[in-house]
Amino acid sequence: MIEKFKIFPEWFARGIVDVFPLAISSQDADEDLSLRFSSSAETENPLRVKFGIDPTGSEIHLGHSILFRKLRAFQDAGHTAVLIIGDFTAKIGDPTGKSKTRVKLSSQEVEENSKTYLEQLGKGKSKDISLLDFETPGRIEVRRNSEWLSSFDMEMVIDLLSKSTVGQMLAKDEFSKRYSSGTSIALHEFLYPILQGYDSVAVEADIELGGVDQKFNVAMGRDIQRHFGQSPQFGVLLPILVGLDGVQKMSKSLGNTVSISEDALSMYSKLEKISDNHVEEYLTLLTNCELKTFPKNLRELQKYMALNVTAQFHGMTAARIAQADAVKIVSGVSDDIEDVPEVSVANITFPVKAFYLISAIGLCTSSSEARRKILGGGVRIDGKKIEDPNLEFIDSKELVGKILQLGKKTFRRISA
RNA sequence: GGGUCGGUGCCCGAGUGGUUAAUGGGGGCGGACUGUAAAUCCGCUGGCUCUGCCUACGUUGGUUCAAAUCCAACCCGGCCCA
Repeated sequence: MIEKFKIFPEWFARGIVDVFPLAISSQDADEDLSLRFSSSAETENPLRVKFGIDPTGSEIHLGHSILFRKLRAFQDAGHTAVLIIGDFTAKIGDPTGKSKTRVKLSSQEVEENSKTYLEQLGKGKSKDISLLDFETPGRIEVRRNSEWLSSFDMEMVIDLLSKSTVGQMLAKDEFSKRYSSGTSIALHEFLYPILQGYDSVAVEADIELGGVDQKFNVAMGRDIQRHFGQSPQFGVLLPILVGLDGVQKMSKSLGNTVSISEDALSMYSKLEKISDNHVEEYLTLLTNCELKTFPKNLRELQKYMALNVTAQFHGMTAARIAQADAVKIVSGVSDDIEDVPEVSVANITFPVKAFYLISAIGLCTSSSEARRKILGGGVRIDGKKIEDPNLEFIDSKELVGKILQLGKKTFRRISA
């Protein structure tokens, strides 16, 4: 644990990068988070911990889960998670980390995304198997920022805008990069941090959680809260998880993610390939495993991490099966893997050529791609390589029960 | 609004009238190797039930036997000026 955070309990301090302001032994509860913690305990008023998500995508991946796990830790410690669905701000698009103006989403897309997010987070499920606790009364509050943002009038907007300066905005890294590199910045993008900041006022946040890249936006919340006479929130920043490539951040658009709704086997097999120097980071951020008991051997550590992360979303039993299956795959024994996703050939007209089958089943995005994969030697049926894309299967009986393999890690058991 | 430069495949970026899905790089995917990976090496990288046929170089029209390449208008962006 980082030295300066050791005044805080372990559940809080684990994995965090920054707390601000961090004024140790101040007399002022607005500057000293530990004071606010203790006054919350005395008065039995839980702290309100804000975390905002923009429903711009549909999948929650492990990178997001870091934040949700921390939010859950707050819930388990008795505080209130205030989950803000940025249904309004999603239509602007957070410029953070973006090298270009984000495409605006339609209300309908936003609505659908919000729904899938909440499902993935565990709405309606037992808290034992979900990321957030939706069960215990008082532990969660789900808000949409259209509640307050959609009724803003121009006067209000101008008032808010007058509190920040162009200099401030241009000091923000993404903006300054885009500005100096000559990429366009649309004016409405400046509004984003301000509106996110106002969210803190609307929900009276005590703490806002965010990735380190959110520092600017979280700090903006403090300014605006002060402007509205509220005690400014504390910022708690968590690291950005590096993606499967081991270099860039985990992000859907970079295709280096592990989604939390993925099946156990693919989750495990992706995780056990994380590069050596990121394994410990994954363990710290994605599990609650006791840090002292980590295996010494690097390969063992990797497996241990993959197992424990997988177990969180699928349970330990399923995770162990996935681990066993992963070993079989690597050693080429693919015919008795237990939890291979099934795929039906019911809608396919026989006879069928191999390349068409593979694309129709959804393993490839196009039939041309399927042809290439076969010609490249990347397709096997029950471990036997298919050489000819035009190989014909006369009847589905030839295939049912067999395992279709694409590349090293994608498997499908064919069902009728 | 004026001037000027520019818009090429997932991304960057060549190409400036003529067999060709369009050089090169990155990324991605597949193969070999390995403790998984990384590194390295090899291959692939528009679509189509494909020995052939479609669609592609901001958009729409035009010139031409022939256009990503020439012309016009429009759209979008950078810079300079207002």
